[in-house]
Amino acid sequence: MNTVSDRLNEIYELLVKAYGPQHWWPAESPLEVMVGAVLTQNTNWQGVEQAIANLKRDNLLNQHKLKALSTEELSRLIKPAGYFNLKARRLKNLIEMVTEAYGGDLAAMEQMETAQLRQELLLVNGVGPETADSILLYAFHRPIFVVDTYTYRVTSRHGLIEEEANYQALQDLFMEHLPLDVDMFNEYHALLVRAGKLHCKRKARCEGCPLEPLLP
DNA sequence: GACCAGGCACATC
DNA sequence: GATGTGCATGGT
Repeated sequence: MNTVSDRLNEIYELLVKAYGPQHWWPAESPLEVMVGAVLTQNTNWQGVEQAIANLKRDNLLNQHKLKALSTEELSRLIKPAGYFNLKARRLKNLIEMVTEAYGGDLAAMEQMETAQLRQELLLVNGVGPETADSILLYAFHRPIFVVDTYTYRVTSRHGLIEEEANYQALQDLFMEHLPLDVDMFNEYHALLVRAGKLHCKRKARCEGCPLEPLLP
């Protein structure tokens, strides 16, 4: 057990054994994934659930309804997710792209090549690499590894990356040393979030983490 | 009451 | 290019 691939696989196996399947993304449609991806930026998922519940309750969780909705009204509905003024604008920007470029047709979006779709998502103001990649993996089922703060904490504490590694370097670590498998990437990212939430807080030590035996 | 949360854009140096 | 800051609610 010493190649990077071996270590990444070992981490994955330990997390699966400890936590089992995570059933991500918790959403009923690609659009719901997109909305959730924006809403969850630097925010606890519980607030996002509330915000999405509000949209569903008013039957607004589709691209045409959201496009017609005013930014003010949208921000009122997503309030529990925090940063509501900012996120209302970001959601409008994303919906704008979906309706402008694809006439609101998500099936048409699904036809796009992954690299091109990623570029297009990144051009939306408010969609950065993690949000774009979450959409690619969880809404469009592309074999893209999603990097987040927990990915960074776990891999750096385990000596797999430099302290100053950027998003691309982290993504490459996983995508160059693991098979490009949608289902595995789905679980792996979700498991890292789970382990991170429980054991890898900014100041917390690693006691009780299933990965503790692997620490350098 | 402090700390934290499944980022991102923008200002300033 | 690097570093700092605003955005905000809600749970622990």
